[in-house]
Amino acid sequence: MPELPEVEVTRRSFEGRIAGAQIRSVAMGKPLRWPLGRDPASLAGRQVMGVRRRGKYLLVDLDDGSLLLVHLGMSGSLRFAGDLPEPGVHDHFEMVTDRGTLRLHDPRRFGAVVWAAHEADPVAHKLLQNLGPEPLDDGFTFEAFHAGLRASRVPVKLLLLSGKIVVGVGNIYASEVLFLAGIRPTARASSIGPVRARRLHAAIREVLARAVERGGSTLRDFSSADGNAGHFQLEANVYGRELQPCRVCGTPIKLLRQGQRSTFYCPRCQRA
DNA sequence: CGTAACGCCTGCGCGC
DNA sequence: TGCGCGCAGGCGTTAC
Repeated sequence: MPELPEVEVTRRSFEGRIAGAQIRSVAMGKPLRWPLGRDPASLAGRQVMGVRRRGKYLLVDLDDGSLLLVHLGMSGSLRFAGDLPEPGVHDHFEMVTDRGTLRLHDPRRFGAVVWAAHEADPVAHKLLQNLGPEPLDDGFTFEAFHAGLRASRVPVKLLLLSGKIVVGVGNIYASEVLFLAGIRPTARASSIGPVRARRLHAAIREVLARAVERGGSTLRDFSSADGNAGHFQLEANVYGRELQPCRVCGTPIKLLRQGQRSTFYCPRCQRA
Protein backbone atom coordinates (compact mmCIF):
# COMPACT_ATOMS: atom_id res chain seq x y z
CA MET A 1 0.00 0.00 0.00
CA PRO A 2 2.62 2.54 0.75
CA GLU A 3 4.14 4.99 -1.66
CA LEU A 4 6.13 7.96 -0.44
CA PRO A 5 3.21 9.97 0.95
CA GLU A 6 1.96 7.07 3.04
CA VAL A 7 5.43 6.42 4.42
CA GLU A 8 5.89 10.09 5.27
CA VAL A 9 2.49 10.31 6.92
CA THR A 10 3.32 7.21 8.92
CA ARG A 11 6.61 8.79 9.99
CA ARG A 12 4.96 12.01 11.11
CA SER A 13 2.27 10.14 12.99
CA PHE A 14 4.67 8.65 15.51
CA GLU A 15 8.03 10.38 15.25
CA GLY A 16 7.26 12.93 17.93
CA ARG A 17 5.91 10.35 20.34
CA ILE A 18 8.65 7.77 19.93
CA ALA A 19 11.59 10.19 20.05
CA GLY A 20 13.24 9.79 23.44
CA ALA A 21 11.62 6.42 24.14
CA GLN A 22 13.74 3.70 25.68
CA ILE A 23 13.56 0.22 24.16
CA ARG A 24 12.53 -2.50 26.56
CA SER A 25 12.39 -5.41 24.15
CA VAL A 26 12.32 -6.29 20.47
CA ALA A 27 10.78 -9.40 18.95
CA MET A 28 10.51 -10.72 15.42
CA GLY A 29 7.75 -12.90 13.95
CA LYS A 30 7.95 -14.74 10.65
CA PRO A 31 10.86 -13.87 8.38
CA LEU A 32 10.53 -10.62 6.49
CA ARG A 33 12.34 -9.76 3.28
CA TRP A 34 15.70 -9.62 5.03
CA PRO A 35 16.85 -10.67 8.47
CA LEU A 36 17.23 -8.01 11.14
CA GLY A 37 20.95 -8.59 11.17
CA ARG A 38 21.46 -8.82 14.91
CA ASP A 39 19.94 -10.34 17.99
CA PRO A 40 16.67 -8.45 18.63
CA ALA A 41 17.05 -8.82 22.38
CA SER A 42 20.34 -6.94 22.27
CA LEU A 43 18.52 -3.74 21.36
CA ALA A 44 16.99 -3.50 24.81
CA GLY A 45 18.16 -0.42 26.67
CA ARG A 46 18.79 1.66 23.55
CA GLN A 47 16.97 4.95 23.17
CA VAL A 48 15.14 6.11 20.04
CA MET A 49 16.39 9.50 18.95
CA GLY A 50 14.05 10.15 16.04
CA VAL A 51 12.68 8.86 12.78
CA ARG A 52 13.77 10.03 9.36
CA ARG A 53 12.72 8.98 5.89
CA ARG A 54 14.68 8.30 2.71
CA GLY A 55 12.56 7.27 -0.25
CA LYS A 56 10.20 4.68 1.12
CA TYR A 57 12.56 3.67 3.92
CA LEU A 58 12.05 4.84 7.47
CA LEU A 59 15.24 5.35 9.46
CA VAL A 60 14.78 4.87 13.18
CA ASP A 61 17.81 6.47 14.84
CA LEU A 62 19.13 4.98 18.05
CA ASP A 63 21.28 6.65 20.68
CA ASP A 64 24.41 4.62 19.87
CA GLY A 65 24.44 5.93 16.31
CA SER A 66 22.98 2.75 14.85
CA LEU A 67 19.66 2.65 13.09
CA LEU A 68 16.79 0.46 12.09
CA LEU A 69 15.76 0.64 8.45
CA VAL A 70 12.06 -0.08 8.12
CA HIS A 71 10.41 -0.74 4.77
CA LEU A 72 6.69 -1.38 4.44
CA GLY A 73 6.91 -3.30 1.17
CA MET A 74 3.57 -3.82 -0.51
CA SER A 75 1.35 -4.60 2.43
CA GLY A 76 3.09 -3.28 5.53
CA SER A 77 1.78 -0.81 8.07
CA LEU A 78 3.17 0.47 11.35
CA ARG A 79 1.32 1.16 14.57
CA PHE A 80 2.73 2.92 17.58
CA ALA A 81 0.55 3.02 20.66
CA GLY A 82 0.64 2.43 24.37
CA ASP A 83 -2.18 0.00 24.13
CA LEU A 84 -2.18 -2.40 21.22
CA PRO A 85 -4.25 -5.56 20.86
CA GLU A 86 -2.51 -8.93 21.04
CA PRO A 87 -0.17 -9.53 18.11
CA GLY A 88 -1.81 -11.29 15.17
CA VAL A 89 -0.40 -13.81 12.71
CA HIS A 90 0.75 -11.00 10.40
CA ASP A 91 2.58 -8.95 13.00
CA HIS A 92 6.26 -9.66 12.38
CA PHE A 93 8.16 -6.98 14.25
CA GLU A 94 7.48 -5.53 17.64
CA MET A 95 9.50 -3.03 19.64
CA VAL A 96 8.29 -2.36 23.15
CA THR A 97 9.38 0.96 24.63
CA ASP A 98 8.54 2.92 27.74
CA ARG A 99 6.33 5.15 25.60
CA GLY A 100 4.46 2.50 23.70
CA THR A 101 4.89 -0.35 21.28
CA LEU A 102 5.91 -0.06 17.64
CA ARG A 103 4.55 -2.89 15.57
CA LEU A 104 4.84 -3.87 11.92
CA HIS A 105 1.83 -5.58 10.40
CA ASP A 106 2.70 -7.06 7.01
CA PRO A 107 0.69 -9.95 5.53
CA ARG A 108 2.78 -10.34 2.37
CA ARG A 109 6.08 -9.88 4.16
CA PHE A 110 7.73 -7.91 1.37
CA GLY A 111 8.61 -5.42 4.05
CA ALA A 112 11.71 -5.46 6.21
CA VAL A 113 13.36 -4.22 9.37
CA VAL A 114 17.14 -4.15 9.07
CA TRP A 115 19.64 -3.04 11.65
CA ALA A 116 22.68 -1.04 10.57
CA ALA A 117 25.59 0.00 12.76
CA HIS A 118 25.49 3.46 11.21
CA GLU A 119 24.38 5.13 8.02
CA ALA A 120 27.62 4.36 6.21
CA ASP A 121 27.34 0.73 7.25
CA PRO A 122 27.50 -1.47 4.13
CA VAL A 123 24.10 -2.88 5.07
CA ALA A 124 22.41 0.51 5.13
CA HIS A 125 24.56 1.84 2.36
CA LYS A 126 23.53 -0.91 0.03
CA LEU A 127 19.85 -0.18 0.52
CA LEU A 128 20.07 3.59 0.40
CA GLN A 129 22.95 4.37 -1.91
CA ASN A 130 21.16 4.04 -5.24
CA LEU A 131 18.16 6.16 -4.35
CA GLY A 132 17.47 9.20 -6.49
CA PRO A 133 16.57 12.67 -5.18
CA GLU A 134 13.72 13.30 -2.75
CA PRO A 135 10.81 14.81 -4.69
CA LEU A 136 9.84 17.19 -1.87
CA ASP A 137 13.36 18.49 -1.22
CA ASP A 138 15.05 21.39 -2.93
CA GLY A 139 17.53 18.93 -4.37
CA PHE A 140 14.85 17.76 -6.78
CA THR A 141 15.67 20.35 -9.39
CA PHE A 142 14.12 20.59 -12.81
CA GLU A 143 17.53 20.66 -14.44
CA ALA A 144 18.65 17.37 -12.94
CA PHE A 145 15.27 15.81 -13.54
CA HIS A 146 15.24 16.77 -17.20
CA ALA A 147 18.80 15.57 -17.63
CA GLY A 148 17.75 12.25 -16.12
CA LEU A 149 14.88 11.94 -18.56
CA ARG A 150 17.09 12.72 -21.52
CA ALA A 151 19.61 10.09 -20.51
CA SER A 152 17.21 7.15 -20.64
CA ARG A 153 15.57 5.37 -23.53
CA VAL A 154 13.18 3.52 -21.20
CA PRO A 155 9.43 4.30 -21.23
CA VAL A 156 8.94 7.29 -18.94
CA LYS A 157 6.60 5.45 -16.59
CA LEU A 158 9.16 2.75 -15.91
CA LEU A 159 11.86 5.33 -15.36
CA LEU A 160 9.70 7.07 -12.75
CA LEU A 161 9.16 3.76 -10.97
CA SER A 162 12.84 2.92 -11.01
CA GLY A 163 13.71 5.53 -8.40
CA LYS A 164 16.69 6.69 -10.42
CA ILE A 165 15.66 10.25 -11.15
CA VAL A 166 13.22 10.64 -8.27
CA VAL A 167 12.23 8.38 -5.37
CA GLY A 168 8.86 7.65 -3.90
CA VAL A 169 6.74 7.55 -7.04
CA GLY A 170 5.02 4.19 -6.96
CA ASN A 171 2.68 2.53 -9.39
CA ILE A 172 -0.41 4.57 -8.54
CA TYR A 173 1.21 7.98 -8.48
CA ALA A 174 3.21 7.24 -11.62
CA SER A 175 0.00 6.89 -13.63
CA GLU A 176 -1.58 9.90 -11.95
CA VAL A 177 1.37 12.18 -12.43
CA LEU A 178 1.71 11.33 -16.12
CA PHE A 179 -1.97 12.06 -16.60
CA LEU A 180 -1.62 15.49 -15.01
CA ALA A 181 1.38 16.22 -17.19
CA GLY A 182 -0.40 15.00 -20.33
CA ILE A 183 2.31 12.49 -21.15
CA ARG A 184 1.81 9.01 -22.59
CA PRO A 185 3.32 6.45 -20.18
CA THR A 186 4.95 4.61 -23.06
CA ALA A 187 6.85 7.66 -24.29
CA ARG A 188 10.61 7.21 -24.27
CA ALA A 189 11.97 9.30 -21.44
CA SER A 190 14.57 10.80 -23.76
CA SER A 191 11.85 12.03 -26.11
CA ILE A 192 10.30 14.33 -23.55
CA GLY A 193 11.08 17.96 -24.24
CA PRO A 194 11.52 20.77 -21.73
CA VAL A 195 7.89 21.87 -21.72
CA ARG A 196 6.47 18.50 -20.84
CA ALA A 197 9.38 17.69 -18.54
CA ARG A 198 8.58 20.87 -16.64
CA ARG A 199 4.95 19.85 -16.30
CA LEU A 200 5.95 16.39 -15.12
CA HIS A 201 8.41 17.75 -12.57
CA ALA A 202 5.75 20.08 -11.19
CA ALA A 203 3.10 17.36 -11.16
CA ILE A 204 5.31 15.04 -9.12
CA ARG A 205 5.91 17.68 -6.49
CA GLU A 206 2.31 18.80 -6.34
CA VAL A 207 0.69 15.39 -6.22
CA LEU A 208 3.05 13.97 -3.60
CA ALA A 209 2.98 17.10 -1.45
CA ARG A 210 -0.80 17.23 -1.56
CA ALA A 211 -1.07 13.54 -0.70
CA VAL A 212 1.15 14.07 2.34
CA GLU A 213 -0.96 17.05 3.45
CA ARG A 214 -4.12 15.07 3.03
CA GLY A 215 -2.82 12.33 5.26
CA GLY A 216 -1.69 9.79 2.74
CA SER A 217 -4.79 9.32 0.70
CA THR A 218 -3.75 6.38 -1.40
CA LEU A 219 -7.17 5.82 -2.83
CA ARG A 220 -7.37 2.56 -0.97
CA ASP A 221 -6.87 1.31 2.54
CA PHE A 222 -4.29 3.19 4.51
CA SER A 223 -3.94 4.09 8.14
CA SER A 224 -1.01 5.81 9.81
CA ALA A 225 0.79 4.66 12.94
CA ASP A 226 -1.71 6.45 15.17
CA GLY A 227 -4.51 4.46 13.57
CA ASN A 228 -6.08 7.34 11.67
CA ALA A 229 -7.38 6.46 8.23
CA GLY A 230 -6.23 8.27 5.12
CA HIS A 231 -8.71 10.79 3.81
CA PHE A 232 -9.39 9.49 0.32
CA GLN A 233 -9.92 13.01 -1.04
CA LEU A 234 -7.34 12.47 -3.72
CA GLU A 235 -9.55 10.89 -6.30
CA ALA A 236 -7.68 8.94 -8.89
CA ASN A 237 -7.92 10.42 -12.34
CA VAL A 238 -6.82 7.27 -14.10
CA TYR A 239 -5.54 4.60 -11.71
CA GLY A 240 -7.96 1.70 -11.45
CA ARG A 241 -10.38 3.40 -13.86
CA GLU A 242 -10.08 1.23 -16.97
CA LEU A 243 -12.99 1.85 -19.38
CA GLN A 244 -14.40 4.59 -17.18
CA PRO A 245 -14.69 8.06 -18.73
CA CYS A 246 -11.76 10.43 -18.36
CA ARG A 247 -12.71 13.14 -15.88
CA VAL A 248 -11.45 15.77 -18.31
CA CYS A 249 -12.55 14.65 -21.77
CA GLY A 250 -14.80 11.64 -21.26
CA THR A 251 -12.67 9.26 -23.31
CA PRO A 252 -12.54 5.76 -21.79
CA ILE A 253 -9.41 5.20 -19.71
CA LYS A 254 -7.05 2.57 -21.07
CA LEU A 255 -5.08 -0.11 -19.26
CA LEU A 256 -1.78 -1.53 -20.40
CA ARG A 257 1.07 -3.57 -18.95
CA GLN A 258 4.55 -2.16 -18.50
CA GLY A 259 7.18 -4.18 -16.71
CA GLN A 260 4.58 -6.64 -15.42
CA ARG A 261 2.58 -3.85 -13.85
CA SER A 262 -0.64 -2.04 -14.67
CA THR A 263 -0.55 1.42 -16.22
CA PHE A 264 -3.65 3.55 -16.70
CA TYR A 265 -3.91 6.54 -19.01
CA CYS A 266 -6.26 8.63 -21.08
CA PRO A 267 -5.53 8.13 -24.79
CA ARG A 268 -6.85 11.61 -25.60
CA CYS A 269 -5.36 13.74 -22.82
CA GLN A 270 -2.04 11.91 -22.94
CA ARG A 271 -0.78 12.01 -26.47
CA ALA A 272 2.78 10.93 -27.19
C1' DC B 1 27.10 -0.77 -18.73
C1' DG B 2 21.59 -0.49 -19.23
C1' DT B 3 17.43 -2.98 -19.51
C1' DA B 4 13.92 -6.59 -18.56
C1' DA B 5 12.19 -10.38 -16.05
C1' DC B 6 12.03 -12.93 -11.62
C1' DG B 7 10.71 -13.85 -7.13
C1' DC B 8 9.64 -13.03 -2.47
C1' DC B 9 4.38 -13.82 0.16
C1' DT B 10 -0.68 -13.64 1.42
C1' DG B 11 -5.34 -11.99 0.56
C1' DC B 12 -8.97 -10.60 -2.21
C1' DG B 13 -12.35 -10.38 -5.85
C1' DC B 14 -13.91 -12.40 -9.78
C1' DG B 15 -16.00 -15.95 -12.86
C1' DC B 16 -17.58 -20.43 -12.92
C1' DT C 1 -21.27 -21.63 -1.21
C1' DG C 2 -16.79 -23.24 -2.83
C1' DC C 3 -12.74 -23.24 -5.90
C1' DG C 4 -9.20 -21.80 -8.93
C1' DC C 5 -7.20 -17.97 -11.08
C1' DG C 6 -5.18 -13.55 -11.66
C1' DC C 7 -4.01 -9.60 -9.60
C1' DA C 8 -2.19 -6.35 -5.86
C1' DG C 9 0.64 -0.08 -3.78
C1' DG C 10 8.02 -2.64 -3.99
C1' DC C 11 12.42 -3.57 -5.13
C1' DG C 12 16.91 -6.20 -4.94
C1' DT C 13 18.79 -9.82 -7.69
C1' DT C 14 19.60 -12.31 -11.74
C1' DA C 15 19.99 -12.89 -16.57
C1' DC C 16 20.68 -11.09 -20.84
